[in-house]
Amino acid sequence: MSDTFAAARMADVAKLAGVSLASVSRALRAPDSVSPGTRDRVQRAAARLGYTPSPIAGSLSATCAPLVGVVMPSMANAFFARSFQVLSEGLERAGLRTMPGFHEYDDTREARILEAMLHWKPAAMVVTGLNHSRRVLALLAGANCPVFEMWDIDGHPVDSAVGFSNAEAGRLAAQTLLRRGCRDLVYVTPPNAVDPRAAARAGAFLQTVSVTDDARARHLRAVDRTAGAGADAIRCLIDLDGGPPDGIAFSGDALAMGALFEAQRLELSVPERIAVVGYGDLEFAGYTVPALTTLRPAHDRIGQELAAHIIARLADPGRSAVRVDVGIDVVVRESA
Amino acid sequence: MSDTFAAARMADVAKLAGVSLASVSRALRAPDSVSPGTRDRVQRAAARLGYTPSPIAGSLSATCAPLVGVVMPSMANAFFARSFQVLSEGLERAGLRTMPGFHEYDDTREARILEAMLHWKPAAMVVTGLNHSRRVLALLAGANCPVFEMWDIDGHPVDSAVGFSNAEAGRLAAQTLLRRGCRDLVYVTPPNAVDPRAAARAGAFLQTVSVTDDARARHLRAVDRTAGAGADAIRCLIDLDGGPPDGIAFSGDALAMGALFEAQRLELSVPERIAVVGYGDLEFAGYTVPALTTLRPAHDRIGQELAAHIIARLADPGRSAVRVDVGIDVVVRESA
DNA sequence: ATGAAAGCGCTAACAG
DNA sequence: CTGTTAGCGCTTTCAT
Repeated sequence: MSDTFAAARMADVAKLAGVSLASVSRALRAPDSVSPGTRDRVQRAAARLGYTPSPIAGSLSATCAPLVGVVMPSMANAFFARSFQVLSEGLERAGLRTMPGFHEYDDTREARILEAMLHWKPAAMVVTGLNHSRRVLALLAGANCPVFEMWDIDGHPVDSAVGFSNAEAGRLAAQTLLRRGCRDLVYVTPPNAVDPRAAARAGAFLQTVSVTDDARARHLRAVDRTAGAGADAIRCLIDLDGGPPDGIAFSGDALAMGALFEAQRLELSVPERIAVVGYGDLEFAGYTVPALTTLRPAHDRIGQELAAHIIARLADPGRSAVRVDVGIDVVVRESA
Repeated sequence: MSDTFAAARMADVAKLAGVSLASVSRALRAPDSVSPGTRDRVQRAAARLGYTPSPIAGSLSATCAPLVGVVMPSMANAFFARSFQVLSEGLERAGLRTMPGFHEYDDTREARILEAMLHWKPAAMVVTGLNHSRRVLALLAGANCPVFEMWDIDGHPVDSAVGFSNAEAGRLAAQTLLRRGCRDLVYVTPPNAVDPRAAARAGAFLQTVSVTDDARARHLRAVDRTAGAGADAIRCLIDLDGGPPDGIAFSGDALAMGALFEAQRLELSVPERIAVVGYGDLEFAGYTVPALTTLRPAHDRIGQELAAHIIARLADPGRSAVRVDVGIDVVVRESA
């Protein structure tokens, strides 16, 4: 159709509507600041020409661009991937595009990405977690836009935070196992550097068990967060000093799944001999044998709430910072 | 540090280097077009001021922005998520940011997203698959930039394509099953609308079996691509007219995993009674019981090759279109 | 409420 | 090879 792609510009709309450039700009971005007549004529003209303002030109003169920067560790984690999509779709409805960057838990990369993004004058920045390097904090402070930290609320946000408490997740895992009578517990995580939030869950787990009479807990570090590492973990645990534990919590469902498979191979019955709790409630969790008991943070809500709060904040910059806890559920199935 | 965030502008560099604006611009973007002396002074001045050009201002005057639009169906698929990250990281090294959009297999949304992105004057566009609506094709044609189609090479690319042959994947699945003696086969996919590429694999699978003597194949549509749907599929297959098949191929590993679990629950031995082939080689595939035999397209390479070819093309716009087949491996484990 | 005009920071002819 | 001069398309004072 009308795809000559010498797209209509504001001047075309102005001419067709018989008003000045300024009026078009106003009629489109602050309809209440022009007379109803002008507004109508401009909107008609714009519609007729299929006019869409150039985000680039707008960004050059305006204080910020219709863009939200999103800094994440990685896309390997299905939750990050999904919540990013949800966020992205939510913002799109408000005409905001999203600009992602990945740092793989490397502070230097995180800072570099952030710096590059700020040159685009984003309307808002979303970063992952509450712990950031000094450099990142400085950049965030200098950034002239609202900052949203996601996936964690245990700590002091720079501005707003949308996530859940990883400490609570650790506590819930411990309670789930303790409640069914387990007394010799292990929490399995990838190395701290690979996932700081998993480390927070481990800390709370160990702490919770430590204040329980006649129960003890150990921390085992898997090589990474894969099913393979989970299988290794089980092998390693069965010949631990003092015998195998009677309850294991994993910092991720993939790890837990690997453990379940390996337990089956070793004919270690779950949950009778060892109870297993996962984390994440990945799609397959309900279908393993035995079905995996796991924790489910409301990850879907992270993207949704973020989008909603970002949009609200941009509409009213005076709005105060928020701290949204999307919560965590314990999904009890068969493994614990 | 120097984070007053009234960032240095080109004029500052020009003054410090004692040259004109234009020379700074040239020295920075085409160092060979200025004298060594100028180049040096400019680069020194730029470094000293920590100058980074404003991508927004640059984009307004230049023909395109340092941005690559990437249109994907979704992030639910771990492959899309990963290859997007790899692509994104690869482009970042060349100073290109990535701008994603998701359409969930909806043509209208795809067109809308594409249109919105084109307003940003991307240096290149990446879209998923080779089949697009007329509207999308028109937009792509009008877009004044190279177009890369990813994840599929069976068909006629608008410009360049980086992916693999889904038909080959279907064929390989069939051959794997036929070769081990299976003769009554089923291919399980989600509904076509959910994944056109899965439909292509199914087609090739059925075709391959149909030209084999004494073998037959049927097509079963699962409700979606989850493990749950895979479990349902197995239940449905065991009381199919003419008895259960002796070989099943799934269009995704999650489906296959669900099937494996359900088979175990039903005490249907795999691969003795039914051989199972997956698709994707998701991380867990090596750890299921029995370990899943599956197909592995070189998805990692898609992002890498894309980034490399996009960068090369932008460096030399005269470069011709490419068609890169990253290939598929059959990963034989225990289930078939 | 509206218009005129001055940029936003850079690129791209065009002269020299 | 370098500098000058126009814009790129929009937002935003500042008058009116």
